[in-house]
Amino acid sequence: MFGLRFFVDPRSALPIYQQLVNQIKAAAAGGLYPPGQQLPSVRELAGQLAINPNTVAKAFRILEEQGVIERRRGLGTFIAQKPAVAKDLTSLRIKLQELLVEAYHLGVGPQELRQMFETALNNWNKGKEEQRGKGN
Amino acid sequence: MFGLRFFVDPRSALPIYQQLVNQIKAAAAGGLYPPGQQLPSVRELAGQLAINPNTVAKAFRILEEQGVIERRRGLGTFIAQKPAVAKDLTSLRIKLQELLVEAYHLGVGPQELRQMFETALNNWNKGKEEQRGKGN
Amino acid sequence: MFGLRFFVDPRSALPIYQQLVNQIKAAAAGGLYPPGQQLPSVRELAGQLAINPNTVAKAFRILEEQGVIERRRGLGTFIAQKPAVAKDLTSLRIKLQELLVEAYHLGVGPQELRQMFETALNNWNKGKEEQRGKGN
Amino acid sequence: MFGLRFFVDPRSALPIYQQLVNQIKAAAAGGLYPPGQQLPSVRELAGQLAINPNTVAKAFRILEEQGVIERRRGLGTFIAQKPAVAKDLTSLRIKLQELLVEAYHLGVGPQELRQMFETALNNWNKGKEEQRGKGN
DNA sequence: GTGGTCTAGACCACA
DNA sequence: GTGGTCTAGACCACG
Repeated sequence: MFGLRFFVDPRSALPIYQQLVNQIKAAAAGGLYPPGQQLPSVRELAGQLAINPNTVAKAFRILEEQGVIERRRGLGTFIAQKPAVAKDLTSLRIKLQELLVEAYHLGVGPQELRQMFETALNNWNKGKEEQRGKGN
Repeated sequence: MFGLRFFVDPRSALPIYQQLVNQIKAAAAGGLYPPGQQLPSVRELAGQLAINPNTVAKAFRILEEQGVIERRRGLGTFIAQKPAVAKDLTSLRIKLQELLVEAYHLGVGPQELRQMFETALNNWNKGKEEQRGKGN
Repeated sequence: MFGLRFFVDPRSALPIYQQLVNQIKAAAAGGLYPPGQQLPSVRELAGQLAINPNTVAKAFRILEEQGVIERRRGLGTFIAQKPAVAKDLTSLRIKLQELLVEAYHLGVGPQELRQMFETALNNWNKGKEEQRGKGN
Repeated sequence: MFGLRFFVDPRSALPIYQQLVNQIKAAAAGGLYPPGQQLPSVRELAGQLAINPNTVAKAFRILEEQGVIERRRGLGTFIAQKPAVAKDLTSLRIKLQELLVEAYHLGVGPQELRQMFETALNNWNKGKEEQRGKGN
C-alpha cells in the first residue's frame, strides 16, 4: 500500500525481532496503523527488509501476546482493536523511572525534562490528528 | 555499612550485569550515591549478590564507559564527578518515545500520563532532599 | 583460506586481547581486510591461536567500540564500512609525540626520523597496492 | 625550582608510574630537562603529586633501566648524559607503524599525516631552542 | 587490599 | 552455525 515503512539495523545491539516489535508498536501508537489495519504478511515483510522470515514471525508472535495485533487464519494479520481496559501499569512506571534516571545522568534537570515531555506529547497528538485527517 | 542495597534476579530475561547497571545508575540518580562516593569492591558485591565477580566487573566496565563511575586500580570504584557537559540527548529522546508508545498500548491518555510524570518528578526531588537531610 | 594470519605471545607484557586488537587493526590498515570482509569466528580464531574464546571476544568487543569491526549475532564479524567522518585526532597527535620522544631517547635526529617516516609511508602505500592487485 | 611540572591522572587506564615515565621522557626530549639536570627526590615528587612514593620509585627505576636518568647515592637523581650510540631502533619502527595504523583508522591520509608530522617536528625543534635560550 | 587478565567449560539467544 | 552470558577459579599488576 505505501511501500517500505519499517527498517532494521542489523548492526544494532537490539535483536532485529525486537526492533520490529518496537517499530510496529510505535507505528500503531502514532496513528500510522489504526485499529483494524492489515499488516504486510510475514513473507512480504521479510522480503522487504531482507531478513529471515523466522525473525518476522517471532516479532508477530510477541506482538500478538501483547495484544497489539491479531492474526486471523487465512486472512492475515491486523492491528488489534484497542482494549480500553487499563491493565497493569507497572511497565509504564518502570519506563518513567528509567526516563528520570537517564535524565539525571545526562545532566538534564526537571524543568528541561518537563519541557521535553510536553513537546513530545504535543507532537504525538499532532501526528495522530494528521493521520485522522488523511482518512477523511 | 548498610547491608544489602542491590539485588538481582538470575531468572530475568535481562542479563544480570544489566540489572546491576540499571540499579547503580538509579541509586546514583536517587542521591544514594553522591559523586566521589566509593562503591563496594567487585569481590564484595559479588559475594553479597551471590554472583560471579566477573559479572560485577562487567557491570562496572559498562558504567565506566557511560561516565557514571570511575575505577582506580588498587584503590577501588567511585561514583564519577558529574561532568556537567550537556552530551548527546538521543538516548533520552528515545526513552521518551518509548514511554509514550507504552502509554498508548496500555490505554493511558495524555492527561493521565502527564499526572504520572509530575508525580514521579516530585517523588524524585523529594527523595533527593531526604538524602541531603541525612547528611546533616 | 590462507591459514594462520595472526599470532600472539602469551608471555608478552601486553595482554593477549590487546595484541589481537593491534594486529587486526594493522591488517585492516594494510589492506588485508577490506571493509565488509568477514573475519574468522570467535571460536575459530581462538582455536587457531590456542587461546580462550572469551579472550578473542574481548578483542572483538574493543574493536567494535573503536568502530573497526561490526558484530552481527548469528552471522559473524565483519570489517566495518569506513565512516569517512573526521573524528577526534587526539590519539593520533599523542602517538606522534610519543614517536618524537622515542626518537630523541634513541639518539635519532630529525633528518633520520623524517627519512624513516617517508620510507614507512611508501611501504604502506605499496602494500595496499599489492593487495589491490591481488583482487584483479 | 619551578614548582609542579608533572601531573598524573589517577583515573587513566595507564598506570600512574607509566604516566610519570612518559612525562619525564617527554620533558627530557623537549629540552625542559637538559642532561645533568637534577630531578626532584622520590619523596618530594610523591608529595607534590599526592601519590605513593613506591609509585615514583618504580618510575625512576624504569627510567634508570632505560638510561634516561642516573641515580647517584647521597646526591640525588639526574638526567643522564645522552649516549650517542644508536641502539636498537625496533621500538621506533613499531611506533611508526602504530602511527600509520592509527591514521588509517581515523581516516587521515598520507598527505595530511605528513603535514602533521612536519608540524610536530618543527614545534619540537622550536621548543628545544627556546629552552636553550633560557639558559643564556 | 584493589581491579585486570585469562582459562575451561556451560548454557542461551539469534538468524 | 554465530555471538552473548555466566560460572569457578587461577594468577598478575597496581598502589
